[in-house]
Amino acid sequence: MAQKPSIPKGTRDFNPEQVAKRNYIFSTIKSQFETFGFQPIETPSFENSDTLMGKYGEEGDRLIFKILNSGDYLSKVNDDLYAEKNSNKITPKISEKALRYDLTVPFARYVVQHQNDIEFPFKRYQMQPVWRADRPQKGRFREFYQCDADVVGSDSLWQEVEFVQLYDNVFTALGLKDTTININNRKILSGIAEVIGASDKLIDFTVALDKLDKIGEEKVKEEMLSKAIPQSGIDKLQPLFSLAGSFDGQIESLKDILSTSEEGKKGIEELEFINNAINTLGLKSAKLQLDVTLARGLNYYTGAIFEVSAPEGVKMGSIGGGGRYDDLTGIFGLKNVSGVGISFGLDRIYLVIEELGLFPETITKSTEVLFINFGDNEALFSLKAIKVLRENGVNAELYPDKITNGKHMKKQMNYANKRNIPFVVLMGEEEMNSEVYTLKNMNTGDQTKLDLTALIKAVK
RNA sequence: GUGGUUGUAGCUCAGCUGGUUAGAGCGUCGGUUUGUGGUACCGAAAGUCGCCGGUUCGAACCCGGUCUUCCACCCCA
Repeated sequence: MAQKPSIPKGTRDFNPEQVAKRNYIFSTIKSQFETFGFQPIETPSFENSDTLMGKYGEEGDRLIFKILNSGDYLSKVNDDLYAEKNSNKITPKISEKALRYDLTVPFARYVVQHQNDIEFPFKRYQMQPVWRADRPQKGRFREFYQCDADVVGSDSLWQEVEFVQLYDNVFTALGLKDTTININNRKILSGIAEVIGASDKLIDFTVALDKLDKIGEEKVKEEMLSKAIPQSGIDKLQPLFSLAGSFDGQIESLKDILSTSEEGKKGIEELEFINNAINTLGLKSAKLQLDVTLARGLNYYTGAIFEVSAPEGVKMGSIGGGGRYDDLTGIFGLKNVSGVGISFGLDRIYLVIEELGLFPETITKSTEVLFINFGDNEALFSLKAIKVLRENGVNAELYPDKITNGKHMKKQMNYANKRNIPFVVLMGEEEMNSEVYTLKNMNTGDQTKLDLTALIKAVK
């Protein structure tokens, strides 16, 4: 055999069974999106580099796949720049396009570009692959699908409430019980930073706080100290570390801590609004939990922050996330348009459902009836019956190669067996002459001779 | 981007401190069975030991590089 072919790091092939399972997740999410009134759009796989660069922070820029210009791109780089060997400076000269890194920024671009044709508030959903030059791990790929739903052009908190319900509906429909929807608010994080005198170090502060679950209270304090957050401020955080329990209980503690911060108080108000509404409306199977350490996507979120973690016992990063961004389109020149949205990580959801064994068995439906091919005369006769079966909505097929010298019957039966085809029809010379079909049930091994009408009935 | 880990037949994996022709199970193909699959028995095919280079009389095994896998950071879905 020649050199075995391979695919790039972090990419995957999907076999028929995997595609069926993925489609099951896609269609479940899609139908929930549509139930909530979202409309689909699609955007190109790649965008102009300046649309994407700088939107995800320094870290994000590093992870964007850049596409080389066509033609003799190096000849257009001037000698001084080339001699400098600085990748960051040369990259913009030789690459003017890049693969989409998420669906939110291209959506913002779409909204700005088509603002005159869009009826606001605009509720769109989008399910497309995105690419990141990340180092792969479990549940972490370089090509993966995001399923996003966003609303732009409304700053109503009812949207946040609806998104919590949407999360709940999707995960309930997928059979993932007891997921936890963690919620926080950027204004609360800003408020806390303000109270402890670290407003200018908001990012360092939240990044450290976010690690509380992982590295513990002491390490978090150490990290904050090392980022030049004053000890006096860290001391004020003490009540925060002991925040636990109910949503309402945490809110009460936060009211104490944030009593001097206008922004913080606004954040508390928003959280209370959402929580009260959800309490009244109820959730099917998910749980809404306040998590003050939740600090994701700080580059553009301004209000609510969502993250859905995998069910207890499954080792997996978040399977969904989202939040409110007051001015996402501002970077493309359209001011004062508020947006809020959530995202589902299809590939991770797949892994979780697989690990928990929650895929329904019925989703990999394929051929229901296989006709054994005895020879050309019989094949033609069989195809007439197959045509009628198909018209009646039965998935039927003829084994393409005929039996020669009486051999290969076994091969055809085996084929049906391996593909889990439940019925086989034997249509040989004998049957053809008497116009009956021998139907074999592959599970029981029973055989019956039937006419076409009875055959259709039997396999339906 | 940092540190570690992994790669042997289609698949899952053995292979001792370097020593003849690299093994097993499953799968595949053929036969027992020329109109009957799953079970059983018999037999066969299938490997550049990820790739490139080095050390050695001799390398799947040791060394370097590279790609890939998984993991911890970073970050994230």
